[in-house]
Amino acid sequence: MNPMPKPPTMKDVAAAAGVALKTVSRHVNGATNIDPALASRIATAITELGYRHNLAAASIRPGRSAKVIGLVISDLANPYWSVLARSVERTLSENGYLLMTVSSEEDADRHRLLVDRLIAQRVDGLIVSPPRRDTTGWAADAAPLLPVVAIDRPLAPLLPSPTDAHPAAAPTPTPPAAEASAPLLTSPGADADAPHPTQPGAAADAPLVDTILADNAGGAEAATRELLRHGARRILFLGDSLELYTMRERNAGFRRALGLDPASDDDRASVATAHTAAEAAEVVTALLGTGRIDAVFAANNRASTGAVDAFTRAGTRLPLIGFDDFEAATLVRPGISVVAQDVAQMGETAAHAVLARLAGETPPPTTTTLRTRLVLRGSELP
Amino acid sequence: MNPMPKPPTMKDVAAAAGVALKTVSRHVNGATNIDPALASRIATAITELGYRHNLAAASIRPGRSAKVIGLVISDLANPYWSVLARSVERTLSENGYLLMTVSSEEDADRHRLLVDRLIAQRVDGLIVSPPRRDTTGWAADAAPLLPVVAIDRPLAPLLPSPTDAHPAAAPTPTPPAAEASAPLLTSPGADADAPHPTQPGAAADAPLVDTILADNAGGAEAATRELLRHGARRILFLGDSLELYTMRERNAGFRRALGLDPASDDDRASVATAHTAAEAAEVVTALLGTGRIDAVFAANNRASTGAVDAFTRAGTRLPLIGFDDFEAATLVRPGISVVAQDVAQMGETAAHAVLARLAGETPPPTTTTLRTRLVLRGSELP
DNA sequence: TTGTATGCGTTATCAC
DNA sequence: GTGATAACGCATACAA
Repeated sequence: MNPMPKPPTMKDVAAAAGVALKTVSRHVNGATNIDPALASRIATAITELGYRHNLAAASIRPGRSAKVIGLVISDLANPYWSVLARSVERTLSENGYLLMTVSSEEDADRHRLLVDRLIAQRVDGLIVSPPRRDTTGWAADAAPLLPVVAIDRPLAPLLPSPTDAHPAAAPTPTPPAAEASAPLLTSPGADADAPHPTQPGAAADAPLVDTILADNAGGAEAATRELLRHGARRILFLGDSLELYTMRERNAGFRRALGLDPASDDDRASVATAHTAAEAAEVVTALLGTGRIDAVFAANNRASTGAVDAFTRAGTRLPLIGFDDFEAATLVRPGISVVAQDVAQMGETAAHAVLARLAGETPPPTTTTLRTRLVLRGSELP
Repeated sequence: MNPMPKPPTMKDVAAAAGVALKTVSRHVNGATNIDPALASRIATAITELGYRHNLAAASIRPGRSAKVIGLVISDLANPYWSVLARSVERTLSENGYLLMTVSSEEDADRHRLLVDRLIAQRVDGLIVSPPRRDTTGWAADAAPLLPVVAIDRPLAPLLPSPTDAHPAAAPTPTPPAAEASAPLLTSPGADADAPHPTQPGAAADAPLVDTILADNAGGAEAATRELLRHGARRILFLGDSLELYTMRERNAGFRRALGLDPASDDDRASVATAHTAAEAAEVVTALLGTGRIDAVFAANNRASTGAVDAFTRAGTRLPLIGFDDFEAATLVRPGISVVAQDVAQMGETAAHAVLARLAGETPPPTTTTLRTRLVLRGSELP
């Protein structure tokens, strides 16, 4: 009693049905022109043998593919990414594609490894959130091979200038099949709407990838203006590391609303960095009652929950608006006002972008910026 | 200027390096005994041509596989499932496997379709949460083909034939996979279209699958006892449809704590069904102040947030304990007490179970029941 | 240590 | 409409 015997092949089915291999192939692929008598004999043989079509084998034929897309995000456990992944999955599923999701943990090397693995697996396309310190050149290597779509962040975000002086670039040669010296593709259409600062040492031309972003700066600016409108004067910007593109953008919008020179260091803008909700809560707790701040702009949902937590513990509160909606936002009083982004639409748009490329469309790469929505629930008030 | 030229193969590399195919194959697969001179020539050819190992093609060889596992859950957007999926992904990733996650939306037919698709894709193993009305016999078909692990719920027991109706169920200990004979669960339902013929030879016994569950009944019982201990007498059981295994189990634990006959209809136990948080909030709002209930056991996190929402709106509250921890639980006062289950451990255990089977271990199928933890934060008090 | 020949399961070509 | 046969990209006996 072998627990897992070798599965039957088309050949077995053909033999059992007394037809040729090709006829079975036709039947399996839903060809119309088959003698009904043979068709039913084949069908019988298939069920009797328990035959299963082998898509992996079929996919190695030229022109065929496994109809699988790879999705690289930073952490599937984060609700932001899981909702996005679900949206991608839904859209792809409607079009007959499966999705392979991997979490890069914001680690550039791991990110590179995962991208290479997905390419080795011969996925048809790649939807990728570029990692924090993106120096591996994965995009330049991948883009010539298959459709690549960047989500949430553009490729090659600008690193903080001071640290750029001596980038301890350890060019780890990823084994084996790696290090493909990217043929510098002369990009036909440069995206005008987003002036990407080129990295020192990196290729001057960005790889051909569609990009789907949210209007981080605009959303942050609107939120900050709303706080100002209600009398706030010393707003705390509470967010994650400014190494993250989204954080830089939100901070830029924040400073724009304050009328600050993006490059200056005006003390009207306090900035605090917190990676976890607990850290965010600590920061807020320490500042509460000192009079040094009179409002909080929480630049992601961990910062928001941290701030709310600090307020709840202290039994007092400050005007607050967060970036990204979150479940708890409606459960406290006053409700937490947020800059909401349409995560599901980002996923859907990204999926459609890959599908369009797979369908053969080859327009110049586009950058889509999705609008954000200011949802006021009361927490913006003094 | 072909945007996506045909990728180079091993043959191309071999030709470019002036060696045989086999040698390239060894190099790519990390073989040790290769002439350093040839190895470097191969490496050069690989980078020069931009060669990528094709795992899809390699996987069709006997004994080889793509090292991909399929995960079937109901909805990746639900934090419960996404945390679970992340945990599975992490464990698999550490062992060189990729994960394909699909959402069945609790639809049995869609579930069947997805399982079939994953099998066609030749995944190495399957981790599956059986859908609500599981009548397609997917498990019996899949289990002989590849390792299958059930998570969160056991496989649907063979549908009880009418003669099986012995309502005098002795108070047997719950686990494993036992005693799911919910009072309200009537006939197999409308779709008699697939009475699934038992395989010739294979009897009607359950397929060989490992199963990972949480102690739903035990957790619910502990929570209910805690509410009783603080004086509650008319506790509302607020949850999703009792068609769901977890709901039946939690309800069983709830009734056990109340000392109720599982089959009776004692009015000390009010049961309300709500699928969304909004519905749950409605139910609670309608009951608040009527005196008909004096505490709430929320049987999932949507019910919990709905109840909290209703409390917040009404400006009053009742003792409450929920099943499943949730983000907002610590942000309100009093903090929401919950029965917490270790979702990450469930994912890790499931992943290890498939990996063990793939490694050749063939013990009899086991059912693992993970302990739950009662986390008290204050909301259980009057 | 390296090369040759063959097969994996499927699909495409092109005669019949 | 159907069927032999040749790929597809890779890995493995087996021989050299």
